Amino acid sequence: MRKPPEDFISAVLEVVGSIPPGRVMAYSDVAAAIGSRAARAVGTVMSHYGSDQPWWRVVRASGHPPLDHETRALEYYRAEGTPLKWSRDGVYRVDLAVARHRP
DNA sequence: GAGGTGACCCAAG
DNA sequence: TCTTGGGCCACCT
Repeated sequence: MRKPPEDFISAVLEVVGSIPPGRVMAYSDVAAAIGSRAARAVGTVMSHYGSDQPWWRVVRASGHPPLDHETRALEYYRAEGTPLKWSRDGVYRVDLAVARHRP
């Protein structure tokens, strides 16, 4: 049998590219999709190789977007019609209850 | 081969 | 609802 994932990095990019527009997945979900629990490794790898993938479709389990990129991700969410939940302080969060993509 | 780092997760106060 | 502490896994030096 051929090895399922070519590389951890390729597997992550594969899952991220599999997320349809208007939907999002948590780092933990991406790690679980490739048979691993390394949610942190997903974020670390994405920070270096996610530049070629829709990284904004990957958020934390709390619904917060990646740090230092929440403003950039907001533009994509509004363009794709991703459901968001706004707080009183102007802080927004992705509505995982609706936007969470399940494999 | 071993240690440190990180776009994280979960539980408790 | 928000904050703090500890733990897990993969990559880099």
